[in-house]
Amino acid sequence: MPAGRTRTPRNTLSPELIVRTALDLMEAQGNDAFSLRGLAAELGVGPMALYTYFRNKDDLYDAVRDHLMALVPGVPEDAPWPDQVRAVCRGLRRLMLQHPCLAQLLASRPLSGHETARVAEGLLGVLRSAGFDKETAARTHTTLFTYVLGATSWEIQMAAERGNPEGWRRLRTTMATLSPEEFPTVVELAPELSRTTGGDEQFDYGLDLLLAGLQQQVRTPS
Amino acid sequence: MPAGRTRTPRNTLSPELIVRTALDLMEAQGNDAFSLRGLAAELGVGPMALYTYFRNKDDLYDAVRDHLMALVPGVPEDAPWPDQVRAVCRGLRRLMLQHPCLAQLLASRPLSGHETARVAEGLLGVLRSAGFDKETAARTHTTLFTYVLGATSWEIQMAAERGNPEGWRRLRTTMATLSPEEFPTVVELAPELSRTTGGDEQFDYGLDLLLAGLQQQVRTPS
DNA sequence: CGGTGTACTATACACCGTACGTTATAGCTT
DNA sequence: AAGCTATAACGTACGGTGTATAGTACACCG
Repeated sequence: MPAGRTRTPRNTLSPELIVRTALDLMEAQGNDAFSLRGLAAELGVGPMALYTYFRNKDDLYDAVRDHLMALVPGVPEDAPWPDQVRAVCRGLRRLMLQHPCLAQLLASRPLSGHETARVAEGLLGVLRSAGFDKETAARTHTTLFTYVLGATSWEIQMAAERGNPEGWRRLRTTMATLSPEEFPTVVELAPELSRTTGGDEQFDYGLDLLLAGLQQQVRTPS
Repeated sequence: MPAGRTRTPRNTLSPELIVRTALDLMEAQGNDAFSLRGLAAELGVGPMALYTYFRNKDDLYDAVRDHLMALVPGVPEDAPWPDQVRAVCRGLRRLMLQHPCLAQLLASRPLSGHETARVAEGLLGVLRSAGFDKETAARTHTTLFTYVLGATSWEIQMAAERGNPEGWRRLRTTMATLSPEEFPTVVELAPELSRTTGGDEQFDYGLDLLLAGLQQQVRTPS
């Protein structure tokens, strides 16, 4: 090798660059296929270089999650509180659909980080302003969050399965092998069940049920 | 080696034995630590022996899931439909709490299997008997399922984090570093938020919201 | 100009799931 | 009773994973 040091220059890496590249990879090839080695290769760097910026893989996951949570839109002002709640929930769901890895990142790790707190602050503020007491606001927040997480994660899961031909075939055969005598209702409702697995309409249906229950609770305080 | 062939006899393995042992291991050491190699070792057998009975790890996961779903209690008869719905949802949640691996098995894989269909049949039957049309019954079923899955998975996740000292410390410090100026509501409601992360009360709160919405929908059909 | 901190590399370990080819035995056929 | 075949279980190997540990070369500062 000649005298010219063709080594990669020094500060090629930064937390931001790593997080952005990691996000790109997760979206391009799926969350399961993501690996630190692949990320390092994409960055033209050895796998261990990442450990300068993140303590381990989970630490990186947390950073990616917070990076995404920054994209959740803020609460619209000057709207009735049910519409504000709807907006936040839909915003989070929309983001999860745009970045499917976010669903897994939210579901598999405890919440932390600045942007995640920002979203919670928005929703909690709406509920408190609407007149809910502390306890009810907290309960409602948890309920809404887990609903959005569960419904949207499930939707993404099912959509992925539909894309994968192996999974699609298995789903079909599973349905076909159900005996109409033993499971009459499931067989009868098969088309509806397959139709209602996901979509804005399905999401809003459940969300509206929750909001209807909430509004009724406001009208008749204990 | 003397003439006595001390090889392990032939049919030492069976699908049932494998599934039961797998379940034991998952519960003993956590779902993430579970591996086919560990399972094979526990059974006193080479890793590849399992592939005689299951096509791959996911196939085994499906079998374990269905094995667990068999334990979901049936629908109580002679009760108002909201109570029946409550019973099914609580039964599923209870089982997920008793067997934390079930949460991950349900969330990470599409539904299939005989026992899983049985549970769906029960809930759908209740809804149809209550007078919901096909579409609404299907929508409601999906909503209830995703709520139970989301709420309970989250609860389990959080409980696990509380057990792990590293996670607990991180949660504490995350909360402590939130500036009261930027996130006043989150900081103010910290005790309530921590208290409402899980528990029967929290679960029932959300479930009752959904049921209240449903009953209101019955009273005022579109 | 020499020392020091740090960004990055190299090597290695202990795992993982599973593809492939081999062996030995249980049970049927003759 | 002998032989054949199907298959349960084995052994080996491959390509991957996260990360602990130790080493290296550059940028900066005295």
